[in-house]
Amino acid sequence: MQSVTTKGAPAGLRERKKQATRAALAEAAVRLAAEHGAENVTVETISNAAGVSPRTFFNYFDSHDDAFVMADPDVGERIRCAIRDAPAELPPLEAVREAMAGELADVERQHEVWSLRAKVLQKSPHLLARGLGLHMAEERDLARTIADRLGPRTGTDAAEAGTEADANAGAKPCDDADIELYPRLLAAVAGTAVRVAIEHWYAHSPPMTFPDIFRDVFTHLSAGLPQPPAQTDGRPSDGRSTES
Amino acid sequence: MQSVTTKGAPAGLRERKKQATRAALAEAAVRLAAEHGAENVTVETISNAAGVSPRTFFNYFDSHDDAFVMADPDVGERIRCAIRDAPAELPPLEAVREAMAGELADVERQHEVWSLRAKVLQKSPHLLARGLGLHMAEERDLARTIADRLGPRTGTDAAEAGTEADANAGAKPCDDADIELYPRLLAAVAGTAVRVAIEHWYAHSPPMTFPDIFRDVFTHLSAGLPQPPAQTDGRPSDGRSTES
DNA sequence: AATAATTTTGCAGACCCTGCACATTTGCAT
DNA sequence: ATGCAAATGTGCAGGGTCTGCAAAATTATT
Repeated sequence: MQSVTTKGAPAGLRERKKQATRAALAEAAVRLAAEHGAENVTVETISNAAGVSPRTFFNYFDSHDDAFVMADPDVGERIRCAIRDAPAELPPLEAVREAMAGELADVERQHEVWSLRAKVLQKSPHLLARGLGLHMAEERDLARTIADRLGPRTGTDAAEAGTEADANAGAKPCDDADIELYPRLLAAVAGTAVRVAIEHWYAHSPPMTFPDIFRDVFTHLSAGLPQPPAQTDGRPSDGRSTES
Repeated sequence: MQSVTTKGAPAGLRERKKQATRAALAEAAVRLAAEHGAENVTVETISNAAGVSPRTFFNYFDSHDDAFVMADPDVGERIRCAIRDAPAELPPLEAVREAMAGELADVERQHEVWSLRAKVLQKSPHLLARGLGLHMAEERDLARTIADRLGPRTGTDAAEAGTEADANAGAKPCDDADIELYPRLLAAVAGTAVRVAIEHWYAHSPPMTFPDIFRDVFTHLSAGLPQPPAQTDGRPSDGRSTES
């Protein structure tokens, strides 16, 4: 019922059914969890609601929890692509901010589903951890993209053959270690900022809009996290503390 | 705060045995995982190595994974306490930085165990997510502490002299929503910065020391994450790399 | 239409995790 | 020192998660 987005590629009928099954499982999981609690929704229930076998569930998700935090697996790739396409003069933090803003616009569009998802995650920090974990997997690639953007690294850069997407533990896990501190920090902090913005948005959804919060968060970052200007009050209180 | 014998409380013999069992389980889990991989170490194996029953394992850890990421449950409380005790004139970011630095000093002391733990987590991102999740539970309390420090919250200010370590889910989850954006962001970003610093430390352990990396990370933050000054050498000039 | 490739499914099995009852240990008062 | 109350350790039963394996069903190709 919900055509997420019109994928330009027609793709075989088979591919479309796979995506449909995946979406059905994910949506069933979120809706059931929003009502009965994530811990009380078994794989069998989700699969039944989605009209597939319980065994099929594990063909799409590696674990029970992944069904609730699943996000578009291509979102990370799109963000990295946007960062690469950004004009080279743009400061790193702004480039990352704009790239993420482009994706978050889609979140506003699917407001209802994400609202349910947020409610589920708030009630189960356990799942939130899972989501963070998936997010962190992207963080490395994002850091590498930022590093490449800042300047070609000396020596070890095997980013010629782009078809290499295997994340297995090979003989040398050292390439990731070569990423410098700043790209890593920028990627991690930007991701964290987005998370905080989303959480704050759902906490103050009626009065505030997401773009405003998103802008505030990155304003704080680029300002170096100084004392806040007291957004509601007009004056910048310098710390009038009544704390005993 | 560097006295290892901070546990002045004699505590009953019973309490000590509990801590011993907990430590034995955690250490056995880490050492076994470092050798055979975390996924191939069953609860039975861990319990057997620790000399207790498999059933007892779940009296100490809520899940199989928790045994690998277990941290001192009081570390968060100590950090918050340090933030409260910090001089009121100190900028928020510096107060948080100093509070965390005090705890991280202990990590350096238990270098060997943490090294094993880091190795295990690197090979199993699945577990890293778990650790992040536990960290995030603390993030909320940290945000509240920062908010209280910045200015007295209107009305609901509970747990001021809370020496009781209650980390249970209370009846009302609405208070957390009242925390303003800046404290949340500061808590989240600071935690992320520490994580990045630790990861970077283990990636470049021989040439760089943790205090240096720790300082670099927070220098980046307080500078607003500008373009890095190309610090290829070990020493980052100083904190005055901000653009004039 | 026949064949090949892919997906779905059922089944067996190991493991995770929990509630319950009982044995053991610890702390304390008598 | 002895007995009692509280806390902890242990075994068992049972449901839930997750993984191979092989057969059935569906889709794509010849």
